[in-house]
This record gives sequence, C-alpha cells and structure tokens, in this order.
Amino acid sequence: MSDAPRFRFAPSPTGFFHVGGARTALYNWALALRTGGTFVLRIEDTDESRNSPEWTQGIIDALAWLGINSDSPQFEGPYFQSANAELHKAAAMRLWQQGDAYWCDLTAEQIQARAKENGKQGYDGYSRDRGLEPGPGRVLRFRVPAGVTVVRDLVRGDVEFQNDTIEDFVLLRGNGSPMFLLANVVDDIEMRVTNVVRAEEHLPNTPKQQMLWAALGRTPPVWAHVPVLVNEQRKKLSKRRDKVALEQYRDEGILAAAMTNYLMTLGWAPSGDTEIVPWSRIVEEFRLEDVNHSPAFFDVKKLAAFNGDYVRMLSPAEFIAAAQPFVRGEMPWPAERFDDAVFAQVAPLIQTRIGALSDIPSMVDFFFLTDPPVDADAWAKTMTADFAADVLGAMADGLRTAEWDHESIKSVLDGFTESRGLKLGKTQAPVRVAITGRTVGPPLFESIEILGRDESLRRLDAALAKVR
RNA sequence: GCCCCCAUCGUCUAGUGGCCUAGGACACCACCCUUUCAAGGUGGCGGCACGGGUUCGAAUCCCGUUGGGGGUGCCA
Repeated sequence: MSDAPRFRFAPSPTGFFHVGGARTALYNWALALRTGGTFVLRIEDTDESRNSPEWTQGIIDALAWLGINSDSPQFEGPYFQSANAELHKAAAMRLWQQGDAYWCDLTAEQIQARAKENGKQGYDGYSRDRGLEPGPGRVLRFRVPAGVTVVRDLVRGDVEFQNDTIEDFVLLRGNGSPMFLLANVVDDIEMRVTNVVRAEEHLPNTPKQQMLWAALGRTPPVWAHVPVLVNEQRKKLSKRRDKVALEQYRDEGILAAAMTNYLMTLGWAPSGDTEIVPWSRIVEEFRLEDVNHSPAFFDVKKLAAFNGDYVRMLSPAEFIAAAQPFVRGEMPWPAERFDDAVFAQVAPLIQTRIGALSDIPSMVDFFFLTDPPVDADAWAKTMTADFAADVLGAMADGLRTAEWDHESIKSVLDGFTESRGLKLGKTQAPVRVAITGRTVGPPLFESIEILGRDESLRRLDAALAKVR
C-alpha cells in the first residue's frame, strides 16, 4: 500500500457548486498533484434521497472545467456517503459496546426544559449513566471524555478545546440513521483519507471528529481549515444574496483558467509581483501553511479583470473556439445569418473589448442583423451635429468609388474631416451610429470593410434619409 | 449566553524583529496613445483597528480592548 497522501473533497448536494467549494477543491487538487497523492471525491449526504445523479454529474463536470478531471489517475470517486450507512451504524454500535457512547431517550423538548432549569444551553448528559438499551426513538450519544482536545491545524496551528464545553453529541438518530459527524469519520477511515482541507466553519466540529477517530483507534488526518469566502457585508457567501454558483460564471463566459487563478488568490498569493500565474506555478508554490487566516471577499470585479487578462492571452484561433458557445443558439440575430468567416475577421477586434465571453453578442450583432437596433440616445447625440448629414453623404459618396481596403475607407472620412477642420473623433460618430447603431463598438473602418460595400452603403443611405 | 477563529490601502494580498519613509494586484483618479469604446503606457490617491507591554529596535512577539466572522441541530 502506498503512503501517498489522500485528500478528500466532500461537497454536499445543494443543487449547485459553490465557488467556495471550488476553491477548496482546487486546494486539494493542487496538493494532490504536487505530492503525487490522490483527490478523493465523496458526495456528502447521509440521506440517500437527497442525492441526485444530475447534481453529481454536474459537480464532476464543474470539477473537470476547473481542470480537476475525473479521468486522471489521481482522481478517485465519486463515493457516496449514503451508501455506507451500514458501516456507520456498525461503528456506532462498536462505540456503544466499548462504552464510548450511550443511549438517550430524551426528546428535544425535554432537553430544552432541562437546559432552562439548570440555566445552561444544550444537552446536559442526563442519560450518561442510566445504562439504557437501544430502542425505538432512542438516540446514541457520544460520551465526551474529560480533558482537552488539541486540534493540530496546518493553517491555524494548535487550537485547544476544553472537552467540558462540548456536549455529548448524537451519533445515531432515533430512527437509527447515522449523523454526518460519525459518517464523515467512518468514511474518512474507510477511504484512508490522510488530509482534510475544508472551510473554517468546520473547525468547531473538529474536536468532536478527532475524539471519534481516537475512540475508533485511529490517528486523525492532517487538518487544514481555510478561511471562508464572504460578500461585501463580510458575511459568508449565501445562495440567496450572492452569486455563488460556479456554473453560472462558467455559463457567462468566465474562462476556467481565470476562475482557478482568481480563486487561488483568495487567501493566498503566488510569489512575485504578479497574481496572474499559470496553474503549473500554483501547483509548485501552493502551501497550506501560507494560506491566510482571515475571510476573503469574493470580488466579481477583480474576477472580471482576471478574465479580461486571460481572454487577451488567447490566440485568435483559441479565442474564436472559446467564443463558439456564445455566438450559437439563442442569439439576437437569426442563426442562418451568422457567418463564420465574418466572425473570424471580427474576433481580433473585440478580443480586447470584452470582460466575459457573454459580452460578445451585443458587440457583434450589427454584423449579422439586417437592421441593427439603433440606440435612441446615441442617435440623438450624434445625428444632431450640424455636419451629420454632410458626413453621411460624403462617406456614402466616397465609399462608392473607394478601393475596398482599410486605408482607402479611412481616407474618405479623413478627407471630409480635414476639409471641415474637424476632429476625426467627432466626424466618425454619426457614421458609427449609422453603421452599428451605437456610439461604442469595434473599430469603425475595419467594421465597414468587413461589413462590405453594399450593406455599408445601404445603412449610410438609410440613415441619411432619416437625417434629412 | 457559551465555545472557536480572525484583524496590513475600499478590496485581494506581500511582509515571519532591523532590508518598511510598508511592496504588488483590482477598483478609483489624472495624463499619454488613440477612429468610438477598450487594450496598452506613465503617474497619483490610499493601509499596519486601538491601548499597554517585551526589545537597542515591532506591521511582525505577549496581554488587553474594540470590531468582525463562524459554531453551538435527532442539518451537512
């Protein structure tokens, strides 16, 4: 048996893949790669009915998108916690037989009443020495030993917990099903997990799990509790308020490389003065010991900036390939009007102008639409210039005879601009609106060239008719 | 209430007792470049929460305060 480390990643089926979970997955994966270890995926729910094949496939796809490929020899799973219920129960019975657990018949109401009576919250250990046998409705509780539990954590150092502040927690429910704390430990033992990297919110649970490891006669794994991701209110990212679904960022055209890179800079930083680094460098340099202790704000703006950088790093061919899902399907233009050759020419012009890939359609739609929508404000702002009709007319006249290349097209407008003593920045505006419908967009002359003589003239003439 | 964690520019971070008049990135501002918008270039704004120690010397170590976060389920 190999002694290579085994890192488990254990998301629970919540219906989507949380960006915080994605970061933890990345941590585990980077570590597995560097150490030659294994990334163990376990779908975490003790209740089988909550597992969904769709969700499991979704998470495998999302992991693959991040570069954590289930085909890799260093990837193991998915395992399903709910499939191990018998093992969990057996461990619980063993704990009972060796005296580390006991049965309790108190209801939630009774526990609360007792707590109120003795002025303390939580369960008071009432059934500890009552020697109850198992029975319907009875829960099995762990007998928390006296003393101190020290959690040795790679990120936080040694964290001490006084055992008398930890109540005798439930191992088996009244219906006999196992609780996750127990299930977790048993599965980790079963799957020979050596390293647990998870979010900080689990730290208070850790002494309980560590006591279970000890009671089961095993050495606990190496723990690492990494800081949570928070929103601008400094609260843990929540599904209700925040955009936390990894899939959503993927669908909006955030590049996987940008997402992984950005996620890794939350709570950690590569050496040197730049945060934009290839994954190989991250694998080389990432250390749990270097991870920050405080929560990090998930800044969508910075993610967009990272993504912009990664989009610009793409070769033209790569960019065109990456853009495909965002120019096909439900689009502002009729599908049959889309032209690959045209898009190939346009692509380099828009590559520096987009944040996410989903920005593409609104930037290129005028190439594929017969009558692109004209922005009312843009029209009002540009077509009221006293030279508007003149420039449109001059442009149309010039284009009819010009050579159809970038220089010639430009010289037509240059000629008009010079003759009027105006700035090109001003005279191009009405032309741009006539051609594209907007005041902003890809470079004008290139756009006209790509659009072609007939269509360009048609739009110019149409605009001219409206202005006069 | 009790337990635990945390605290460097607005944000993400570098910093592990002298290299710190605290470095970088995002955002913001200005200028340059420029056919719009971007991209790019240059520069600017801006921070060690507070109070005590320890030390020749503290952002860095200790204590306290304040502030934030998490946990405290027969949820995971």
